[in-house]
Amino acid sequence: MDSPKLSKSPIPSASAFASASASISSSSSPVQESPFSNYISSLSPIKHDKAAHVAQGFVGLSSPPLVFTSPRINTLGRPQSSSVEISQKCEGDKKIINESCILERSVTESQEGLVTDIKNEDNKDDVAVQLGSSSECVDEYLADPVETDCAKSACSVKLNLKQSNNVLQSSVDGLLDLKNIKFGSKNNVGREVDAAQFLSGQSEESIERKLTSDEKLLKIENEQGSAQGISDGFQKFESDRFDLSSKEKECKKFGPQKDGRGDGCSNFLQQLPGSLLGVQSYEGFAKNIGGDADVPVHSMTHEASELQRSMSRRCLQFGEAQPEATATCSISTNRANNIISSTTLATNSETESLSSSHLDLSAKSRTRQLVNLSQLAMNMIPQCYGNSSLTVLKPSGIGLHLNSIVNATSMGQGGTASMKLAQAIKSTSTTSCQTTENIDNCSDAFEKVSTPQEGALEQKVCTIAGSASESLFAEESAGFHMTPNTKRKFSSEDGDGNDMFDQQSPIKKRKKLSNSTDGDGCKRCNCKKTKCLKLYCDCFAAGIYCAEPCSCQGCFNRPEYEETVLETRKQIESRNPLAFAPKIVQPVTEFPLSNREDGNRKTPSSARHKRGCNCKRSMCLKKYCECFQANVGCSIGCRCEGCKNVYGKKKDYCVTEEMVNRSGEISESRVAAKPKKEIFHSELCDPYHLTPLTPSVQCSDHGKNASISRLLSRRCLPSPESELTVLSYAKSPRSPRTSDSNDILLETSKGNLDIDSFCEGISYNNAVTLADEFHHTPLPNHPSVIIGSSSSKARELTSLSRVQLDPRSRSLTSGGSLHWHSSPIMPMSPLNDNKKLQGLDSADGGLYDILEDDMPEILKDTSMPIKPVKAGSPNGKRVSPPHNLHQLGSSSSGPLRSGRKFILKAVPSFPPLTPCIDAKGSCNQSRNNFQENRSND
DNA sequence: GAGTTTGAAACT
DNA sequence: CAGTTTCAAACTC
Repeated sequence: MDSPKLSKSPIPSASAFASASASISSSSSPVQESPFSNYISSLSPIKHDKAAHVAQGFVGLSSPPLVFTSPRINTLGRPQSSSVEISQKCEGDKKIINESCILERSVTESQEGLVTDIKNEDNKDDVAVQLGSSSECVDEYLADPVETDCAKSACSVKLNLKQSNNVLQSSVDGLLDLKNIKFGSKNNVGREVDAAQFLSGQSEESIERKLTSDEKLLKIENEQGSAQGISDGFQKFESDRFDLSSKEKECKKFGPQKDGRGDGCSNFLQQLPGSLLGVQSYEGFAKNIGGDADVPVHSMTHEASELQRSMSRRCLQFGEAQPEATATCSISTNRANNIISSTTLATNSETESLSSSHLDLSAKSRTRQLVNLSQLAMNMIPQCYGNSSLTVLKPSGIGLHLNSIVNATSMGQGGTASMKLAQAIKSTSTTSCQTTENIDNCSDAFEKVSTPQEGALEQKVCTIAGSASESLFAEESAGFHMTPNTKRKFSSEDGDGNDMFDQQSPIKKRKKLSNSTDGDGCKRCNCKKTKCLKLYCDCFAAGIYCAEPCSCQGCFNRPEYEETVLETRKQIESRNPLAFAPKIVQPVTEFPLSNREDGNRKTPSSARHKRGCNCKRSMCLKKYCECFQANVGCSIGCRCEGCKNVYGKKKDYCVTEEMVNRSGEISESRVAAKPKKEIFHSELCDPYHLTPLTPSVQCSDHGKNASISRLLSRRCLPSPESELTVLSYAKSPRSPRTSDSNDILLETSKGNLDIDSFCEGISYNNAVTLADEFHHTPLPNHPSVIIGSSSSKARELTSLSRVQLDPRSRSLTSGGSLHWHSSPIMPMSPLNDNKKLQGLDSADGGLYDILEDDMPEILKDTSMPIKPVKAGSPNGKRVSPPHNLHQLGSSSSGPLRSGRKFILKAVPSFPPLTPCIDAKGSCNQSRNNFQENRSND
């Protein structure tokens, strides 16, 4: 808020996308190299690498100044290329290592004040991981905690492998340095020496062994992280496995040697299946570390998780504070740590339940990425006002304001635009509005992406978040760079920015725009009475400041009036938490083709307007219709009359839904049958839609293109910060509704959270994760799960972030692990302690889809009490009570299932430390199912 | 460019 | 919650 320009500048969704894309692009190259990325890629046709990169990129990106400064995770300006650099450096330069050490130090220092030992340890992990990371800029590092994590995971894997093979003395040195830094404070004098002795990549581990019991927990986490990396390596690189095996051997050696605890390690290894050995070995180390072989790893993990939870809380708090100190590296670092911790937390939980399955590991890395993505999304979005935790990631991708859409369309097509935006953002810390404008202007310089033609728009929208980033990715990786001209424009305009537009005559501006949209498609307002402080104003509604092109009068939607804007925004959000959420959501239309008879039914794009239109006379054939304007088809959520939407008629949509339901894919035919009101909950469901104020959001990307959305989805994840977790999930194959809101509004019922609810929540998370990882489904499209539904409840959502803290969170995480990877971030289940998660089935039914498809059957079986709790939709009108998720027919999406199997494999290694939910057997059952599946595999 | 139409947002 | 009013964009001329 107070923060510097960046914070002030509103971030147009488009700009956000651009930034995201830029970040992504920057990071892309490195990620690809990482084993993690490889792993991901192996999993799905979609290149996760990019996703991972994206995430990193997000982290790294300096968040464009949002109109609504919110505590962004990424607020700090960072070198966008950091992620890439990091990845590259991971490859092994000593210099890099040393630098990373330095960075770590700086980070550590910065964190010291804020973070507890645990945090330090986290940092350690990060640091260790990041040994390979480029140190180029501490700021960068700090700026993108998530990236760091990602890089870390990737780097760590690589490093470990390399080191294990023959030790890179240099790497060892780097490790030592890191260790020194880390442990120096702890008085571990001899550790360094020992660490040096451990030349193999395990040096870190050995060091950890020395750590005190307190450190053990942290170490465990680290080990887990390493284990994850290892697991990733396994999955991704068989060759790497080889290295890992050697590494494991080393572990065995070390274990006994150092602490005499080696027994545990060796035993561990022996017991474990080959592929898992690596991971387990690490765990064994953890056990050994304390010298307490007896200490159950899980117990430690629990503690660690708790610590992490505390961390996460801290993080949230930081996040809140952050807005103010956005610029400070320390803060960013803290956030990063927090994020990391959150991820680790999840990881820990997962480890407990599943004992670090490879998938879990991947999930972890993914989680980080997701976090990054979420952060990115947040950046893109207008941001939450004060609470980072609450801030909802608005997935720039799928959930789009109409303005955003417009922008997106232009951007999406080429990715060039997105790049432009991103670069523009990079180049300038100017306000988002400026950025937007720049983008617009830039568009001229660039080859203008084809104007969004109706058909194309949808895809564009979808692509906005994801595709843009990816395209940027590719382009950047390819060496694509903005043209100097473009850069000039950006920079220059950035400089001028706000003032310009203020003084510009509206007429001139208007001329410029001809439409309300700039050439690029950025909308500009022409408000006269509302001061651009109401949702009538497209700029305001989009969370961006009015800019030059605007011809508004008496505009207060400017950086100068940031406070006013924020206050107004808050007020509006208080009325409707989703008021600022993107209007267009892309449903994850992942359903299996087989299910997809309806493929056509929907508009060219599966995207839908979250609330739907209410057209009476325009027949949805004019821009009066928001659906039409967004180039999306009408859906059940629409109350239009005489719909003739060329993108998809509501009727058709409904019919399709019904067909799908009848086909049995959807056990409940609620979609079509439902009263409109119920259907409309879509808004709530939209991940993107969550306003910053709103409880959280997560974000998923709504990509209009499934593929795109998939990509996006990865990128967008529930940010740890966001209290409300919106689960983005790929639309289950079964739900035909992909449309509007795939979002699921989870509303916690005031009653107790049933295990089922937890499971569901987990399942959602998992589903999302799965979708991302396996299906690559457009998370973007996923319906986001919003825990707090109604505005009144939105506040409750704030508590979501605490889910992790919530004792239940563990169960959730464990459950998640069982089911899939619960994203560490996912606060969902935790929603209010007492509340049950209710899946609102949005018109999209995305939630259902997710549940059905992604959810383990167990979860499905669990009957969720669908509490008719109405998620208050911002509109109030459209929120429908959640439907029973369990009822959804389980249509398995192939990919998802595969994902499940994957996870299952991981599970067996450890006894479930914490049953998901003791109360109900559903979780356990699900676990059993997983195990079975695994055994089958 | 002015005026009309339209539907969302805001208000009651 | 429904109905009405206000508003600004979209549209027409």
